[in-house]
Amino acid sequence: MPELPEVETTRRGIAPHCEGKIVAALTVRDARLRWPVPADLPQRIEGQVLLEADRRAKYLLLRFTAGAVIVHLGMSGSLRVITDQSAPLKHDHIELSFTDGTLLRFNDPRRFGCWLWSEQPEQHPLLAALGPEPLSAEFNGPYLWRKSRGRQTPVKSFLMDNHNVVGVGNIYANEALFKAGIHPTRAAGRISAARYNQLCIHIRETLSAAILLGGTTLRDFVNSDGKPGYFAQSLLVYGRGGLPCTSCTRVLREIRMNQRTTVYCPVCQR
DNA sequence: CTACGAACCTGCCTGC
DNA sequence: TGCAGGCAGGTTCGTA
Repeated sequence: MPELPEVETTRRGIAPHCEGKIVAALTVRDARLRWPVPADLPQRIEGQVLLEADRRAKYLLLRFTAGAVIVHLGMSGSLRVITDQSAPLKHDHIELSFTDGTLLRFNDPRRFGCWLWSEQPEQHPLLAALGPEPLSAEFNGPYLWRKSRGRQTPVKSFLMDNHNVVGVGNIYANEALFKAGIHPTRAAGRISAARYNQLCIHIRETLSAAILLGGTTLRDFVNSDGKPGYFAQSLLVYGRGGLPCTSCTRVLREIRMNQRTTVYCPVCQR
């Protein structure tokens, strides 16, 4: 479920429900996530004001005076605002309640997500080495071009490497490369500055459009199981291997790169 | 330093 | 209907 647009959608969904509120309790039903949930996490935040629900890359940062809870949704995680008194479902591993009765539930079947504590989250090993945000001014064509010089690695792998730019997951790497007309296996170091300018624009546009779509279904999303029905229609290549290219009608090709499904048009992408 | 595969998990879909 | 196999939106880690 979570690529950057959905993490941002989640952040926007929960922020108005929890910012400025006092944590009543953090209940950990299953601490076996990507890394064990620290046993002292509840005592660190109970009674404290959640100042801000922030985001860095695909990490949600629940900021408190003394530090922040670093939350990652992994492959299958979701964070929902619970408005009724429903009982926890299967895989509802963590529950964050506030003194006004607001309830956040973290559900993660595959348990690839994490809940960690850091007094200085920006310096945390998971965040310290991350590349720029794709929607920031720092991320631009010249940056990508410079960063990729001498790199033999396929451009798709290069884009999905968090050291270079964060938040470009498998779906959006496929989509942006198609829109930019760049073949996913092309060596990152052998792409011109002009084409990186185009690629950068398409990465931004694709992510921004998806965030906007997420926004339109915000209320549903927070209460949903995270199924991205609203993405499907705007996807040009992802999930369309074997179907005709929307631009030239040639059959889209599907290959595997780094164990991830990669779809491209053999005519439009070079 | 780079590059690639394995690993962490459960659920769901396909095909026999 | 059952079961094995493959695949899934992420990321780290070990090995070459």
